[in-house]
Amino acid sequence: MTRHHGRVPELPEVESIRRQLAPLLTGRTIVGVKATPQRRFSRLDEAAGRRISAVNRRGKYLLLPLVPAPGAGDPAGRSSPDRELVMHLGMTGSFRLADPDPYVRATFHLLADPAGPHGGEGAALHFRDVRRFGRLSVVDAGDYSTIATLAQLGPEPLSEEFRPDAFHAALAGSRMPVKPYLLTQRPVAGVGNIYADEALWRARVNPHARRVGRERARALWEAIRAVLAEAIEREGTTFRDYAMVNGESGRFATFLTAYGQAGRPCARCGEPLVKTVLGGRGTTYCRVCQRR
DNA sequence: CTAACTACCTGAACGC
DNA sequence: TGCGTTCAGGTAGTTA
Repeated sequence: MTRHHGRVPELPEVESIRRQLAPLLTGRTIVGVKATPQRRFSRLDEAAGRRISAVNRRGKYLLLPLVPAPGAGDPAGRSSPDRELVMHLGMTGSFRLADPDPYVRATFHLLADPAGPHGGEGAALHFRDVRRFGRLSVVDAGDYSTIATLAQLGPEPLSEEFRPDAFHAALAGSRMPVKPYLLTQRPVAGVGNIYADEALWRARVNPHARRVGRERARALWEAIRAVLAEAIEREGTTFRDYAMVNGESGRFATFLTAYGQAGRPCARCGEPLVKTVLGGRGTTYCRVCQRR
């Protein structure tokens, strides 16, 4: 599976993972789950005996609808999902199909796939997570009431549901500084610390701003869409062609203009970017371009 | 209800 | 070299 160069998975990374997992998991039946006891795992046993009917994404969450598999007393099986596997990668979560190591926290054993490339050989999906911030939950299909952030998740940034006027209204209705508010996932889904800094820089919005006017909100709306779309595109394309320098790809280093660039000159005005702590999170921005 | 604060978790980086 | 301390950060739970 994809390595993430030490980056925390945000929407583009999760979408990249979704695209890799979808052809591997869709239609496969989970026969068993083995997981280390963790407070962020719940009801995983209910995934057993169910078939993955899709691999979807909302924000940074992966959503796998689960359909009861035909059993002894249920020969026909049902076609609609009655459960859903909700997965969040946290800080360090990733998936792999082979080579489990001590950091694998959960393994989903899959029924042999007769149509698969290995002629029906059984397989397993391993969830690896060094820091254990990831979350794996089986819920009643469509019922996210136990996952507050998902239940209140804002619109998908690259969908038609994400509208500049509603986004402006959301920003106007919050008394929080704009960056921490973005990180709540409520005004828009999937923006984390990295792309928040990037989008705010692009839109010239100060991360501390508690009031964002219509024009600036519109610019931020556009910047969020642009930076996420560009990141998704890069995840899916030139990945392997870049020389790896100290664990990061060259494309990654050149792509980001704010995050991780503290002390380096702003690409627009040359002023050294500053790093502060806002809402408990490292925040890099330009004091000149991103005036209050 | 909103917003602010803290806990969770562990390897890496840093200081002496 | 080795050990102790600090940092990173998404989310959830608690408190005001």
